[in-house]
Amino acid sequence: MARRSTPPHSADTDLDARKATILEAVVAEHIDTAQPVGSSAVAQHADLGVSSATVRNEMVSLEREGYLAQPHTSAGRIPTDKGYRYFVDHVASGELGAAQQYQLRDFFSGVRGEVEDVLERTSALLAQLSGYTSVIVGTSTSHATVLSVQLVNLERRHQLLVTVFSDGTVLKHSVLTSIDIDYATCLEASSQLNALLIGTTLDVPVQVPSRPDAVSLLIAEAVAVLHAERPAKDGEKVFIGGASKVAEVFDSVETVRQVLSILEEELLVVSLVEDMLDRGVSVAIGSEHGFAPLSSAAVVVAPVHVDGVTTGAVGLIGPTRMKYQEVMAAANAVSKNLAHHFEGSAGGD
Amino acid sequence: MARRSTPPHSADTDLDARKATILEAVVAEHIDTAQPVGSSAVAQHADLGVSSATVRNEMVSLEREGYLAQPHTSAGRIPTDKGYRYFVDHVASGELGAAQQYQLRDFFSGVRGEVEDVLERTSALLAQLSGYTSVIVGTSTSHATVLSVQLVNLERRHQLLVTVFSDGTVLKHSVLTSIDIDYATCLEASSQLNALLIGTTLDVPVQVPSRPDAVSLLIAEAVAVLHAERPAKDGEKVFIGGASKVAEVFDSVETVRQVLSILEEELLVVSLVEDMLDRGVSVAIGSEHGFAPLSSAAVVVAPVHVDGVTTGAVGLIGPTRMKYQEVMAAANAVSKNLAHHFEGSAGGD
DNA sequence: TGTTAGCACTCAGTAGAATTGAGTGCTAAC
DNA sequence: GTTAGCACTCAATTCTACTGAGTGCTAACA
Repeated sequence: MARRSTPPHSADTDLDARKATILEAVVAEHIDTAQPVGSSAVAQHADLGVSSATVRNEMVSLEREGYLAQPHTSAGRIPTDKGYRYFVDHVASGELGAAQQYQLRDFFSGVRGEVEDVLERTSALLAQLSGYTSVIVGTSTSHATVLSVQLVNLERRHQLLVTVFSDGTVLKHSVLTSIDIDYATCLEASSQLNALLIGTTLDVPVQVPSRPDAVSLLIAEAVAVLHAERPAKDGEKVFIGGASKVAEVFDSVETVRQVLSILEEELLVVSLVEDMLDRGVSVAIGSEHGFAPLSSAAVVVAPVHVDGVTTGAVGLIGPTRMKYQEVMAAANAVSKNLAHHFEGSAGGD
Repeated sequence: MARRSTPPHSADTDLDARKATILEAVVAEHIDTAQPVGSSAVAQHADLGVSSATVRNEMVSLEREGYLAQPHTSAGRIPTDKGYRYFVDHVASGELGAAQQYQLRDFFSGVRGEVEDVLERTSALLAQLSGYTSVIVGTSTSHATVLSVQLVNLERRHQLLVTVFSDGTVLKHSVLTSIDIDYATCLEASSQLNALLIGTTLDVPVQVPSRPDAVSLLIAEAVAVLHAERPAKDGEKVFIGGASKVAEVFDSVETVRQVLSILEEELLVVSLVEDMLDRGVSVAIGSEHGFAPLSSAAVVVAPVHVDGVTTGAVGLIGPTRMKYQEVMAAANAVSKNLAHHFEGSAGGD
């Protein structure tokens, strides 16, 4: 379905030069005006020295091949998802505007703070830069190792397990016990947990001594709670920026509702983005991703590679007639800057 | 501006019985139908044995007094913000429906996990129960005391400061140093920090020994980072549920955009809710809260008291013609359940 | 004095007809 | 293969007329 790079002639999908020019003109114009595009507009705008009649003939052919559609007989043409796909695959991805480049550099030169915080603010920035709702996903930390574990005595039967990972993630879990735990027990359990867990990853099971004393009980409980985390995709933090843009860029209220309700479900967003990453797709148009409620939307993602490893992705969501060139440029630029930021400073996400 | 309870006669705002009935009928009907309400509808619906002509006369008077308004001459009346205010102040707050009560009980009987997690899910539940977008705010932890501090060596010049508070909050901060720190130094600093900070609150300054050795430098840096947190309202976590409802309950796309953009700004939400809590107001209609972009919205809040202290609030946002009775009932019920949950189990938020 | 029946009036909303015009497809000539 | 020309289509716009919900006012009534 998805064709990536730009081989000049790949039999199936390719169009002759003139058709391609016409198609591109229609897509560009429609992205710009949101209106159906007529043959004469194309004839004037794109400078192929050809009359509107000729353009019309080509358009009929493009429609037959599924790149264009007509809302009704006496209207111009609008691109189909396939038309957008061609456009995305065959049009240079474009550069970021100077003002935006400056803004980006400015932001990243001054940014400080915790990973979550940086991602949150980056997400807002990306939304502002691109004009669309942005999504930043930090992928699973399942391969980060435990750097430190600590049990803190909150109440007699309520301990807090604080785990620090090598990538800087901190997890907290409540450990509830059926017996009272005193300070000394807590301390001892803490130190044994450290010995037990430091250097391990969460996906490797750990042998817990099953003696019936308080310390062992506490340890067993703590390990159980910590490892229970696994099945639910955790560590995959999602940061959404510019959610209000949804109401700006989609015209139907119903679509706005649907997109918002997708964005509400972190799990859906994560799987959408990760699925695209897995398939090596950077743009999903209309129904190309399997999410029916998003069938009138397009998603652009750019992976974030830190030290050669994909640690997350930035994405943008908009209508299928979104400004692909700018959007892809923005996503790529932000992902590169993010990667650089995390390579430059300490551990990535 | 805002009048709270229901004193039967408070001179200024009160209406005679018939006018009150008519006003209530108009408000109730308009909330139900979203249409202007005519005199005959009121005459039939509300059972004051009086003709539509009489109702009309009263309506003229109610309009003069600012409770009702007419979209145009030949239309019925719709309530003004003042009209809604009267309605809210003088109509019993209503009970939660049986099905919803069951759902609530079911949820809270089975709920487990970290505070943040519980609040997140509660927020989603409240949105679902009420049909409107919900907001849960956990107020500042400035009076929680430090239970434990720990420095973890992430990289040579990058330490992670993990602080656990008596209310179960865990904060993490990066501490970047200009000199390399080894494990022993980190450990020593950790233990001194514990001695220094345990039992203190963040709003009390701490005397840091200013010797030039690595340990002291690290300690000074850590304390500085931790206390720097203060000015920015932190610890006030905001959980938003059912954001997509915004697109359902407001009819103008522009309003949807504005409400969403308010919700994007956690700080705004927090100050809005806290302002209402401070003023002891549970419902803010139209422009009663100072937020211009929300002038066509109403906000309902209910404080969450744990062990006699206000630890947060639950809120709902909808159009001024929202279902106040149900919404207030839902907010109150959820706030009580939350309070009970945190009193029952361990430390609140 | 408060209530009400009656009536003229207002005006958004709807429906239908006429018009416009952007844009098409087709054909015939170049 | 290209294009000028033309008949045709059809959404969108404009106009008119009509409808009817609802009002305000007045005059009569209890």
